[in-house]
Amino acid sequence: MVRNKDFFQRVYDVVKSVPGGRVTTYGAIARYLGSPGAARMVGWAMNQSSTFSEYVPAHRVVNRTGLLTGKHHFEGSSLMQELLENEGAIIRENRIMNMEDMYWDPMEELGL
DNA sequence: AAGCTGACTATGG
DNA sequence: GCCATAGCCAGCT
Repeated sequence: MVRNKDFFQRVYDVVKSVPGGRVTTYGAIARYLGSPGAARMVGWAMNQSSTFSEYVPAHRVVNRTGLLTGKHHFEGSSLMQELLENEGAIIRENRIMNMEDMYWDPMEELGL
């Protein structure tokens, strides 16, 4: 596995590869990067994403249950939910109900 | 340098 | 499906 880039940078690269109308999980990204236990780091990377100049669709990254754990970190109070709903997600109580439909696995889509 | 923290996940009840 | 516990990795204080 190539580790030329920083962990964060690799995370952003994957997140930016997520097509609209699809979502992925922190764990999936971490596993794709070769560190299955670094799911929390992916979240941390998202937190630091604002410090990077490039745009990162962080709203397409949720936890494995489809819960919008990061919505509180967005500017607005419902921005993340609105963005996801706009992409076809059915959200109730900060949780994506049709998450299995939306789910996008970098392992399968980008290849191993 | 040592310990705490967190946008997580897996497992067991 | 929900709650509690433990493991997890890297950055921050």
